[in-house]
Amino acid sequence: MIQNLNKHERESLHEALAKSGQKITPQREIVYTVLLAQRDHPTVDEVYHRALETMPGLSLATVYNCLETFVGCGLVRQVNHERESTRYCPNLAPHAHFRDESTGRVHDIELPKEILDQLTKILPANFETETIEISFQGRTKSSTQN
Amino acid sequence: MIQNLNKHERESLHEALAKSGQKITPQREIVYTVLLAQRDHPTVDEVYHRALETMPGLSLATVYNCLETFVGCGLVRQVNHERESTRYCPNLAPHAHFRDESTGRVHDIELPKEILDQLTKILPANFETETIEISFQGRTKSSTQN
DNA sequence: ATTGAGATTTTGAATCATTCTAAACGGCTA
DNA sequence: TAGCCGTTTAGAATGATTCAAAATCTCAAT
Repeated sequence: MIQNLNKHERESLHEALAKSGQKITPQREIVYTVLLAQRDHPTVDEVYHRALETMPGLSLATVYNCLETFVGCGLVRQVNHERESTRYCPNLAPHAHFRDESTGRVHDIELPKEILDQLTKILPANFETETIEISFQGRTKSSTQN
Repeated sequence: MIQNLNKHERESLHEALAKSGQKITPQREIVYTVLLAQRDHPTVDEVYHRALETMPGLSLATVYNCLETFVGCGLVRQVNHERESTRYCPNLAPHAHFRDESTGRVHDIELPKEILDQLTKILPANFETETIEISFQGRTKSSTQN
């Protein structure tokens, strides 16, 4: 039920790992595949259970390890909301997150470059940014349940 | 070492509590006082230890309760960064947070209203925002260690 | 193909912030 | 003075995440 990585996806994975001097393992491929297969910002536990179907015996700690590795080499972003479990997102384009309080779901919101630029401008001169996180919290009015 | 609340501060506290039908207690006054006394985004534990000096015997659970109450009635904002302990901030003006990775300190960054406006505009029509959180992560280059 | 060094995975225990529970307390109204 | 209800307290419980140690795997060099 989970497709394999396509050539391009496999390449990004291998490149990213290689670039930061890490090895390719079946576990890492599967965890990455799970992330790409369903871009719904899963928690570690969700990734774990999805991956188990392909690789029974995979351990939770490994999923933690893999995801940490991916974040470390820039393949994946962490999404934190309040004190909830950390979620993971393979969308590398600059974007914000909107958390729907009624469903708990997280949606990606495209982020125009100009806004990002403006944001970095409000910082005092000696502040050097590495990451910017923008998260909305609210509800979606019925209509299309995106 | 910790000043009492001034008239205006005490009023905001009493008003906010009254408005949401909650009682004024010595614990709440002290916790609020601690927050105002040193606006360095303390964790619950930091608030707890500071408050202990004024009220020995205060319990940690109470500090959790008080802070939750304040957040609930809009007196105080939570500041979350990654998976670290939640921090608390009595600055009610719209602002972003900058977390200095080398010191762990969190700085308030004034947020121009126009940027906030622009941000709400990038949301799909049926998304209703309640809160927006913007957090920067990076380092401050020496000079004045603000 | 084989080997060895070093990275990775695994299991289960440990950590730590936060939440929960139940009992004691406090203040206000009848 | 009694009772009600919100608050505080201490300590236990929870739950996500991290850690430790041993087993296993990957990859470059042979």
